[in-house]
Amino acid sequence: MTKQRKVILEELHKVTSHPTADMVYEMVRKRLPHISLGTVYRNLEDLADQGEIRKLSIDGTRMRFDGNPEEHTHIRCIVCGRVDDIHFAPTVSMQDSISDNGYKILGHKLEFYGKCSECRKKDEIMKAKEKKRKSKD
Amino acid sequence: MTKQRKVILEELHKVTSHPTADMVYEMVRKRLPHISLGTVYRNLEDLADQGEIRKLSIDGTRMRFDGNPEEHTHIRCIVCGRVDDIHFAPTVSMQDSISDNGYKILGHKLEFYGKCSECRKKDEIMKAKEKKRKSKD
DNA sequence: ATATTAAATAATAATGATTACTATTACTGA
DNA sequence: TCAGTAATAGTAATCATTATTATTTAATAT
Repeated sequence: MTKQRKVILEELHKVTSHPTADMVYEMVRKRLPHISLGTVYRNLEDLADQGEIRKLSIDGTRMRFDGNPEEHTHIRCIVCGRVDDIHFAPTVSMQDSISDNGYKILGHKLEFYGKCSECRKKDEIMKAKEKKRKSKD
Repeated sequence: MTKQRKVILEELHKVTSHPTADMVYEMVRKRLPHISLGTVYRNLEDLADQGEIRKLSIDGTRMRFDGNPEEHTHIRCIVCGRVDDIHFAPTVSMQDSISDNGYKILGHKLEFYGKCSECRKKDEIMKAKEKKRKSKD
């Protein structure tokens, strides 16, 4: 556990925003200005391998990281891309309900998507403006 | 609907392997040897926007594409990376069970992971070899 | 304390997936 | 036929990630 790794883990524990590697780099750089991006990547990888954090592949081309290694569910805004944790208790064990397909099932990833309250608010504002504009014609 | 787009869609409908853009390119190239990779990317994007196909972000850094646009569940092998469709019927509407978080929920992505039968078979073979080797000592 | 070894780092280069750009080609309607 | 539009092929640029390498740090033995 080097100084760098320690700070990376600490910073990741501070937030619930599921940052990308680059975001983690910026966060950590405030405390360790000389840390290199490669070090951030390597430590995030190692921490994920050890089960201390989680790697999430939810927005396509870039990885996101979650300081909470517990299996839990995410919700992503399709407009702004933010990712939040949600509490979701499956009524039956989902994994038990799919057995006879040859796979040995080890876990699952569940992600809901929709519009977050902020983006919905912005939609309202846009609609109001639109209405105003039209009434002027 | 250009010739290129038509062939891309047809080839994607032929398989259940959830190919990457590059794999689609190779598949399509057999029929249209002069198609460019950029055209494949653009059409996959457009087809996904129109809801004809689905973009999947399940293996981290690269996108995969699914000729079946219906909401359904995937299972991925953590060893070889293959992705299969599975039939999964949630007992209650999962989306209804998470409401009061400010999000307007539009859908979900569910992915199970585990080991596919082929990789498990390989494991067995490896174990058998290991045993044999040890008994020789 | 000092030398020795291994591991981790910073800085940089290389890779791989995706996107952007541009000249050319194919289509469409007058 | 011809002008105008849209899509394409080919290529360059970008962005995220991984690999490389010399240097630094930490740990261990002398």
